[in-house]
Amino acid sequence: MQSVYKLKLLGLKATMPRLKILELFESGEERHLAAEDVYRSLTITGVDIGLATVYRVLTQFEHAGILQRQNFDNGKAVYEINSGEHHDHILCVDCGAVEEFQDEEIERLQLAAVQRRSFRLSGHTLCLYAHCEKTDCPRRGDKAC
Amino acid sequence: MQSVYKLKLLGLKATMPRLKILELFESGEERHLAAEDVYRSLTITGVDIGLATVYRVLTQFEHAGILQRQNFDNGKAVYEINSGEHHDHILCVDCGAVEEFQDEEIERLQLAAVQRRSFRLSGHTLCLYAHCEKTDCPRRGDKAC
DNA sequence: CTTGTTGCAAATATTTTGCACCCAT
DNA sequence: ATGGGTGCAAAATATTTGCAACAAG
Repeated sequence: MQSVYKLKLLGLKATMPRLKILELFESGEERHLAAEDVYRSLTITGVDIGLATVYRVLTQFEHAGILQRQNFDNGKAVYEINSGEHHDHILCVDCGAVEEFQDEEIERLQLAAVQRRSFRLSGHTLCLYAHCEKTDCPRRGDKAC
Repeated sequence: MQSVYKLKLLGLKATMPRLKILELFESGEERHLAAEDVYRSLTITGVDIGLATVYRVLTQFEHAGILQRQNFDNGKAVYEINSGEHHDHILCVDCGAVEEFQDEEIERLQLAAVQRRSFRLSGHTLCLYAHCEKTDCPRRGDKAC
């Protein structure tokens, strides 16, 4: 479906900033983007947009269910397309690469852990920090870390 | 052991701000404190201390292994005593209460997940968001949320 | 037309840093 | 006495908000 119609179906006016931001995430080039990344990426390609608008649109998209916000330990929030399927993240502490993974068993144990304490689970954040083995990772193969 | 000696053993001068902050965490009244909480708590009890110093001391204590930093999804970092034993957190989304828990099985599955992808695990963050059933929780028993 | 949206600048919130003075060792 | 530690104020960083101009429906 074209981006224009996706927005209209959600009751959002199809404005230029919204279209460009949605297309950026749907292009799939970079799945995890912070507000600043979105702003820079669009500005570079000649799209004139305000940083405040980026923040506003990202928040709207999150509420509309198009995007999901993630808070990794680096101080800035990143957004990714909400595929509907839940997944957690593995983050390389050396190069910042993000990998996604799903683990039914972990999910099940989390639910059990909350229920055992009479809580009702509402959501969760699981981020594994690790060293990756990508060829361009600055500390690849460095067993010392 | 008295706080003064704990600090000296770590090569830290036993200054007033450091002692007061260490004692606050060791009093155990509140396990999870943000910089602002520490500042307010000490100021109220008549301890004259600068907020910048609180931030500096918390960072030093973290590096020294006395404290551990946690980033929940509320934008501010909280610190807790580093007991040596790893644990994860359950956070009530209604009243902010924090509960700690350990789950060997989840830990084991996390390690397996990263190893399966040829990463080397360095650390992780797991925070379960839930509704608690404490008598003073503002939305206790509210099944709608 | 009308209401929601945008860009800009100013405001917030959290944390860090420069610097002159102070104090634990 | 001296080098690290502190308080204050200013800077840095991330995000939000007020407001007048603007544009989608």
